[in-house]
Amino acid sequence: MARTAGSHSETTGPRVQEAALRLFARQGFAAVSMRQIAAEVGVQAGALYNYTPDKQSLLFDLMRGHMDALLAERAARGAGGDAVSRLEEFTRFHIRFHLARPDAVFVSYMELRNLSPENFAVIEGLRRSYEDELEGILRDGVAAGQFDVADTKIATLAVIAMLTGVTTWYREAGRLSVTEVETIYWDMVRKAVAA
Amino acid sequence: MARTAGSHSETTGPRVQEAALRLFARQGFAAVSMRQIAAEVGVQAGALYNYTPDKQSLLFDLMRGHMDALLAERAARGAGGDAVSRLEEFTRFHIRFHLARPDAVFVSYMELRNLSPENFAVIEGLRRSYEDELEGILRDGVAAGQFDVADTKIATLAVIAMLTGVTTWYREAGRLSVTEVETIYWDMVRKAVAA
DNA sequence: GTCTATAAAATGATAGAC
DNA sequence: GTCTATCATTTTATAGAC
Repeated sequence: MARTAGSHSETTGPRVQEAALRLFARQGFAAVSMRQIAAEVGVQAGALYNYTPDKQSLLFDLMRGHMDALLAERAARGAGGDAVSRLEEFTRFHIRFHLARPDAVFVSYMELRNLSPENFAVIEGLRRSYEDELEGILRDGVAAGQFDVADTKIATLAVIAMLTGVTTWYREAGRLSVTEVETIYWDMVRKAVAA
Repeated sequence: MARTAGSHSETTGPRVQEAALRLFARQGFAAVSMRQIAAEVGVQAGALYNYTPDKQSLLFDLMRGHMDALLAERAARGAGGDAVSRLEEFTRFHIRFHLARPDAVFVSYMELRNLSPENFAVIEGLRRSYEDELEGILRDGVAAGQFDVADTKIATLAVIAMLTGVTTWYREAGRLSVTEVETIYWDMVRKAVAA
């Protein structure tokens, strides 16, 4: 299929997103210029506006894409089993998912304040619904006498903070595999909420 | 003591730091302009350069001040007692200290990548020495058979991530006092590392 | 779809008057 | 110590040629 010279819409769009994600993660949204993103992609700055109406939308689309992927993967998993096994599955999933996309995690946690108020509300809602799943597991476990936590909401946030923290130190070239890291954190989570 | 009209060096300096801290915490270092800081203080932009050689130094001084205060408070406390009581004291201290200065915590954790390489190395060193105290407590507890963790370094980072996460949700007007929050988190930390 | 060129505004930092 | 004025860049975003 012949194509007009200089036309690369099928590849440039994703490349803009990838370049923006990588640069936002390393330098922060506000510190990255559209020219810098364009240079990374290999086009001129003006060409970026074929793929995003503005810089804010670029950030929002990255964050929404990340949250959508997170929730889609959760929805694809059965919620069967007792609270303990569901908590283990959630813990291992959270670590595996987050370690697989460190740039998206970094941007999603650090750039919330650079979202417009409307965009912030959307991302905040998605984040909340992810937390709600974990809180549901903890609540069920407390009701079943398997867990003992003073406050399920605080325990939810404490567990997520602990698990997400893994992204600040884990390196692929390090001494531990992802599965080993999952096991170490699951051991701490299990004990922290145990009855 | 008479003073030249327009001279306020005794009050302006601290006010520049306070304004910069507040604005950096809310909008991020890169998104805040020197003019914005000046407006918050009530002076013109040029006057800021009587108090800082440049914007980078303003950020570094805020972060170093925060880390120095953190380490100074730790040094002022005795390290006596067994590992369990030392861990409880560390946990309660960490929460209390961090909840008392949310802006400085936010800036210190979010703006590391906006530090020059030399400045980053300094802050990183200070942060490391804070973590080392916690790791020492965990190691002592493991040696005494009071704690059981698979990896003291990972447990250190996991505990700190969990505790620091409190700053993302705690509000002074909320239903829990700082002491109640300390107790809830101490309960989770204690169990997470228990033998 | 990409380019060049440019508009319009904002930025960090400095000079010199007071 | 603060002001006004300004420099030299850089910024986001758009217009129009190809």
